Amino acid sequence: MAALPSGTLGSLDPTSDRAVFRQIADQLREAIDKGRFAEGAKLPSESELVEHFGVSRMTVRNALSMLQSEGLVSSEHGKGVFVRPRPPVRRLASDRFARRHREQGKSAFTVEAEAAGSRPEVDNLEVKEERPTPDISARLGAPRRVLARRRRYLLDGRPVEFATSYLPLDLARDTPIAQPNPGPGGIYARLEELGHKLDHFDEEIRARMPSPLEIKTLRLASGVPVIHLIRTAFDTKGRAVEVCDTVMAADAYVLNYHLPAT
Amino acid sequence: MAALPSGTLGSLDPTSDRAVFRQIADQLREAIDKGRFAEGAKLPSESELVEHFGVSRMTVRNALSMLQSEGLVSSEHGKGVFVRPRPPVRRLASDRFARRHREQGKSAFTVEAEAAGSRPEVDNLEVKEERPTPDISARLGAPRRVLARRRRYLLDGRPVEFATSYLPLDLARDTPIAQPNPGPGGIYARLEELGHKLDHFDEEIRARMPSPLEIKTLRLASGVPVIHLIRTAFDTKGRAVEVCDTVMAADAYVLNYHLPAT
DNA sequence: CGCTGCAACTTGTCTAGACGACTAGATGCA
DNA sequence: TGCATCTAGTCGTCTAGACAAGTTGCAGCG
Repeated sequence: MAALPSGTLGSLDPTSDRAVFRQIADQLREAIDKGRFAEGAKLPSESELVEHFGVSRMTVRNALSMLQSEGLVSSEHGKGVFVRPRPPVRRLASDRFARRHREQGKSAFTVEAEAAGSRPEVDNLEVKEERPTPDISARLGAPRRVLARRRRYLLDGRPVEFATSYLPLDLARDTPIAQPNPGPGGIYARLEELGHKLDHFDEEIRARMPSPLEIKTLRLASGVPVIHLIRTAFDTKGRAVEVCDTVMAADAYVLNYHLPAT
Repeated sequence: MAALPSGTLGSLDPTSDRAVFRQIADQLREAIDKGRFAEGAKLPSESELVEHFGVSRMTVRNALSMLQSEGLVSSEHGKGVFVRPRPPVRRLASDRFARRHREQGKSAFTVEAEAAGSRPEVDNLEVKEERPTPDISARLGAPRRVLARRRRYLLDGRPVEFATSYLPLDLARDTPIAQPNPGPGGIYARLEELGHKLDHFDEEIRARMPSPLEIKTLRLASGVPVIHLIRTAFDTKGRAVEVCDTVMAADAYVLNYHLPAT
């Protein structure tokens, strides 16, 4: 067990009211913020911290688990605790559904990812008919049944988002939309071909901690929230023709919106 | 120490690979999801869980701290662990900066909160001149100095958001914008009076776990992320006239955006 | 009646130790 | 050389206990 490089971490203040494990977390947090531990760098091991601060192992682990739920570090069994690197983020522009982006044969996700130098993948493709949940039903104007299209998106092998599109079944049945691959330009291009000229989208954004299923599906580290986006597409007659429910790893996304000042 | 109501929680599977504290967390999570513990209800105490599952207290605490960092429950010293109630959310519409909302004498936040039946407050008002950070500087076209306006917003006594507006100093100095209260319609109304007719806003949205300062300022429970919104306002000449950096308690907000299909 | 203070119960913090499981590098054998 | 094995180091899980500190309700006192 190597000694800690001197000067990296200070010592505890026994007169402080602040709990010992919080003081240790504070010191590690400050060291990370100031760059004394770089992104991806290994923190001192638990036993080194135990020796340095003269506390028991559970106290050190308590401090580390604080940093972990803050998203600052992540631990790897058998290896150590590491400063969590910031993954490259995907920027979503508010014009990403503009018609001009629908010309290509590939999906918007694929085009954009390749332009950014990443390797895109789409998996978990599932297309099926369902009874809508009350929420989806209300957004779509209470259809009895809907077509649900589910998929997961990955960048360079890392899952970043999964999404389900819901369409009223009377609108989508026996059309290319019900096929696994709906063809160039995606389902929005198909909807317009079917006479549903798109007028506008409403997006609803929340952020929260992920459910266990979401942690598994997106392989999320602890301390990473998700962005939950629900988009409803309306045609020029004012009918809601699609609802897309998307859950994104928050550390992989920045959303951009352009608002006219009217 | 009262016995646990029978049937609320099951027992452990000793043959399972899943760690004991995870099994306990799973059972509590399921019970909460299924409504067997209502919002705001008290969970069984640690000693009751210790007795029920026949494990040590640290194992129970480990399970509870999982649920806490998921945002499902929050503990109160001396009282117990409670299912976290969902606070009322504030919806932000994408037209919230439209000129028509600027007519009133009160701020948009105040008007909207009172319409929703809440008691709004604004505090921590601070207006000062500063040297901009590199990021703010780049967004504002590299001014040497900026005017910073900081404030915190509360609903019914609960802090929900704090924000800082940055304006190039040459534009804001010796104007009502540099006053603590900039007058009816806020700084956007003043900017237009000064000849900077607003053209559009760009908003950039991220979600992440809060820093210790943000936890303190917004009095955040653990397991609650923040939404970080950076808005830049542009005038009709294409100049960035304001950058507003906002941090919101994610459990108090839903953001709504309206996107034309162009 | 009102108030104080105690008792019981709650979560918060910390200790000292044990064993398990995973990783990575060194060792030694074929 | 190539591979299997060993070993030291790491984090993961769990125990049994101690004392601190906040909350609540009640008994008893003035």
